[in-house]
Amino acid sequence: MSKQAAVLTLTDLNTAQPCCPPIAQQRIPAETAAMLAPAFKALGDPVRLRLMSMIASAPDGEMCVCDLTPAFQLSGPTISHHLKTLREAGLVDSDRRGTWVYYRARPGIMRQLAALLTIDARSAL
Amino acid sequence: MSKQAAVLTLTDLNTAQPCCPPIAQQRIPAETAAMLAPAFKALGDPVRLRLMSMIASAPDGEMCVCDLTPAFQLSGPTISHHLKTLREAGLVDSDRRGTWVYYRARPGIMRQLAALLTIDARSAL
DNA sequence: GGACTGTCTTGACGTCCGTCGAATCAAACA
DNA sequence: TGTTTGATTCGACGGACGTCAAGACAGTCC
Repeated sequence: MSKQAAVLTLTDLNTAQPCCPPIAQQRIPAETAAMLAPAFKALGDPVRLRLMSMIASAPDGEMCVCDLTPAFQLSGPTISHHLKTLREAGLVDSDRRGTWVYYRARPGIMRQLAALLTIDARSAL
Repeated sequence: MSKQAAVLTLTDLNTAQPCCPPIAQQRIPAETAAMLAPAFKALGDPVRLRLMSMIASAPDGEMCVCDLTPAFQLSGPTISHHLKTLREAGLVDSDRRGTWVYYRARPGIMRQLAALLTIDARSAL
């Protein structure tokens, strides 16, 4: 299926402007849902959520795999697999420098997701 | 259920105050990650994301399953299954009134998740 | 070049997930 | 009471996911 108007991927969304109105404000179209769901899915695993938090909260904005791995009781390949998932979901970027590989967050994407979940103040609790 | 330091579930989080600082501000503890990941996981399916959006954006705050189902090319049981997943993730509440079952969003939870993904303005793009 | 260290890929295994049809439950109505 | 309509549960199937051990690859240092 060659699709012109090609399917947008999350990687295209690392911008400052929100791509879409909050889901509580207007029904999300099927195509948009298909584009955004993988990002939430990637965050839907405790290990990846912690990885994402460690990377995003790193003082200098990036973290070495060698510092990430020891924080979990999991094998190296497993951590690497989770990082790949986060990368393919567009949530992080990786960057090899010498022996080590560094990961950094893509704040634009996180902002997109946060904006999507935003709710008006008027809807009480 | 008597909750000593019991494992918190998302259902306990439908409050106005954020439960935790943004993940980009401070490392999320393993227990917190385990508590929050299921909510992201539930949003990690295109069908459920659309269901959530339809429910959350409904003018009167709730939607009948009978109006939800025809919007998808999926069987009734499948939609019911997805709604159950959203319910168990603490994202929606259901409520039977006569013949029909209505679902409504739990805005407190959505706010928690949005707050979690918030990023400082200073982190450029 | 050769050995070593750190990371990723591959292949495999068991489990979980999305989907459906059939059966069941709940409420309304004849 | 029996029937009808709406929603959920059950059982099953194929595919995707999380994990690991083993191997491959990239850089560094001797």
